[in-house]
Amino acid sequence: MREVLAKAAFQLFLERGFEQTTVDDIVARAGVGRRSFFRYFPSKEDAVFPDHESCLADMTAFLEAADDAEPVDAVCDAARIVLRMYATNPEFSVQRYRLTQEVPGLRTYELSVVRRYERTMAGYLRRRYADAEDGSLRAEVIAAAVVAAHNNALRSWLRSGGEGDAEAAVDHALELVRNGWGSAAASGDAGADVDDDVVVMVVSKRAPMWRVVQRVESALGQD
Amino acid sequence: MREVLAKAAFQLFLERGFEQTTVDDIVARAGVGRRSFFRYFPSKEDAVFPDHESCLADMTAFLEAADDAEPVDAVCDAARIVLRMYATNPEFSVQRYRLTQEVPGLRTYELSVVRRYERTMAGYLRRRYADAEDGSLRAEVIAAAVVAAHNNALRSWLRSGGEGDAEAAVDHALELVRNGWGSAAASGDAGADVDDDVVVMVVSKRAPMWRVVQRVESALGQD
DNA sequence: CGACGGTATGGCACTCAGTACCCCCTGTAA
DNA sequence: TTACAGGGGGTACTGAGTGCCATACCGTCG
Repeated sequence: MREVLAKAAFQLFLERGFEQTTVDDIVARAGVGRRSFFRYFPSKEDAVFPDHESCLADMTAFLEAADDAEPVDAVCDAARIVLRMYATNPEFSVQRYRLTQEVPGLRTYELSVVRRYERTMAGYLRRRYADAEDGSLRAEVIAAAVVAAHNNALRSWLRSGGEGDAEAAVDHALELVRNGWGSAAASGDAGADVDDDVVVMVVSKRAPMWRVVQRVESALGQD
Repeated sequence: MREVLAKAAFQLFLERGFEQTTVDDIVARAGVGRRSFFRYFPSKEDAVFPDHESCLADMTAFLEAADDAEPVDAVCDAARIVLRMYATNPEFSVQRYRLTQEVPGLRTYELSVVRRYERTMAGYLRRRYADAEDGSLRAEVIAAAVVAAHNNALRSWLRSGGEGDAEAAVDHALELVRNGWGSAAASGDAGADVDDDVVVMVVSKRAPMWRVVQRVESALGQD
């Protein structure tokens, strides 16, 4: 029933536009009562994003089970969950993207949806950084950066009409974020000698940036 | 007139709550016609944020004149413009914050407002990073991080009831962002020797983190 | 002085999203 | 058959937002 309504609604939105379609039009095409529409979708906008509710639940469950992973890695993987949801139905995602772009009301609604993902990630990071200095701040900034990177890659994939490798684009974008804040355990790619006031580092050019930063941070004793 | 309406609206929102106040209530108290309200505010929500329009204009003007500053510094200063707007009327800002927190509709509206600031910053950074690799991605990620840091500091200041130094809190939050992506010219605090595959660095412990990162980045030839 | 055009405001009527309330239909148990 | 419960339908209402027109004010020109 939810599905029937969502399908009817989306068809009409594509045919006449979102604002030109009334809820009465939707229920007429779906062959159900007007009251039933609002039983399944709290608002007209919700019919455009019928799958985000369950995706958010997936992400929440994923993060709850990720208490031993490296925090930034975990939220990056969480972002990939969202990406995969989009990538599962490329045509639908692309059409919805175009629709969302040209309807201001849908753009702001999408914002609130994205915000819930971001808050979920930030909440997870806040728990993981509970003991760290500026934990809450770091959590929110990292969550925002991860979401921004994900959205940048996702949008350019959607703009291209669903061509190309969305996963690779998101991986690349997330890598840039990790270069700023990654804090995985450093491996042998970079080493540091600590003196009183001066640090001497030997770094392989092949070292991932985030590992270098990690080493520099711990060597300098900065946060 | 805008001011009269905004004041009447805000009083009523505090007295009865946002949703319990109709536009008719507002215009009745303001002593004007209902139609006039919508001439000055496109929606009821806009009456809660009467000053963001001009603040956004200020930020836009500021960034247009900042074509020679360091990009990340420029957007951080742009964020401070918003902070100062809040800090100008602490009591009003705090009351509005509490109101916004308990009304979901206002929270999503605020999101769209914040988003416009973020887009303005991202647009500026995109221009400045036009030649850089992944310029658009970097622009959006940095803008998101700056906004998140700013909001984190702003919100904790608002939660405290407007006590304490908001400017200092924001400065501290923005510093954390710069530690991730700052790219100011490196000074003599850190030096690097470049070999074929290995980099040897000598770093003062007093060096600001972002300068070290800058040196590491350029030494490793990573973007 | 009066006619005139532009601008700001008020009033009225309308559409439509969203809600409260009640009804009906259907399936199940006694 | 009645009793009951629950998903769905219908109706009427509130209130935001819009379009259209009337009105009042104000400076200018004849």
